Amino acid sequence: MDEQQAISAFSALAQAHRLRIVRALVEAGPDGLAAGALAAAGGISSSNLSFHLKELEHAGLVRSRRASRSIIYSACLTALSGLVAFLMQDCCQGHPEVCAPAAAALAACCTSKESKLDA
Amino acid sequence: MDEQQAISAFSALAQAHRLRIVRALVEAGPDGLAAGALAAAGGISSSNLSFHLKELEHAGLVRSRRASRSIIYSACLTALSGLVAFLMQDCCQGHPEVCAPAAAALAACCTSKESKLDA
DNA sequence: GCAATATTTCAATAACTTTTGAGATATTGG
DNA sequence: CCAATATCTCAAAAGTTATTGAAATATTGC
Repeated sequence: MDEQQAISAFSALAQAHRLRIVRALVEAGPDGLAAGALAAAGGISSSNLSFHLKELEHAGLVRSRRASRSIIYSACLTALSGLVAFLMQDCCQGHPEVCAPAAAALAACCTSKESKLDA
Repeated sequence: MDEQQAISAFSALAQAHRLRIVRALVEAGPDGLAAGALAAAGGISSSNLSFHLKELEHAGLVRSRRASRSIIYSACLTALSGLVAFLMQDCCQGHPEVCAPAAAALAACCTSKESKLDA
C-alpha cells in the first residue's frame, strides 16, 4: 500500500453511503451481497449505488462477480487490513503510545472471536 | 468514534497534503511542528496550509497551541488509534481473517519498538 | 426471440473542496 | 510604539464529487 492507494481508500471511505456499503460487505463475508440488496438496504437509487460501487472497486476495497442476473459485491479484506497497516506504519517511530490502544482494541476484537472459530 | 467522526477523519486523510501533514506530525511526536515548518516541508502556501490544518483540527486529528509567534501543531494519537479501532470494529463478526493480517502488522510494528523503549 | 429483471452508462445539475492572492490579526524585539 | 514575523481570514476561481432520471446493456425463463 503506497500513499496514492491509501488516499484512494480514504476517499472511498469518506462518504456515508460507501462506508455503510463497506461495513455491510465486511459483515456479509465472502459470499457478499448483490447490488440490488445493497440498494434496498441503503435506500439509494440503483444508478447512484452503481456509482459508489465503482468508486469502491477502483479504490480496491471491494470486488465484484456476476451470478446470473445479479452482480455480487464483496469486501477486499486484505485492502482493509493493508490500510490499517499503512496508518500504523509510521506510528511507532519512537511513539508506541499511538499503536498501543489500537493494538489493544484489535487484540480484544480478535481474541474474542478466535475461540468461536476454533469451535 | 461514531460513523460521522469516522467520515470526517477519512475525509481529512483523503488528501495528499493532509495525509503528509498527519504523518509528519506523528513522526514529530508530542512536541509537534510549527505551521511554518510544515509549510516549508510540504511546499505549500501558508494560507493553503492554514486551510488544511483547520480541516485536520475539525476532524480531531490534530491539535494546536500557540508558542510565541508560532502555532505548534501536533497529532491526536488517540483519534488515529480510534479510527483504526472503528475500522476493525466490524471486521470480526465471524470473519477474523480480516483482522489477523492487520493484527500481525501492528504486532510486528509495536513489539520491535518496545525493546527500544525499555532500553 | 420476447418480456422481465438486474445493473450500468451517460449527461445535466447541484453541492462541495481546493487553491490563490490580498489583506487582517497577533506576537515579539528593539 | 514600530517594524518584522507568523499565521489566519476572506472571496473568487477552478476543480472534483454526488445525485438524478432516462436510456442502454446483459441475463434469464418462457
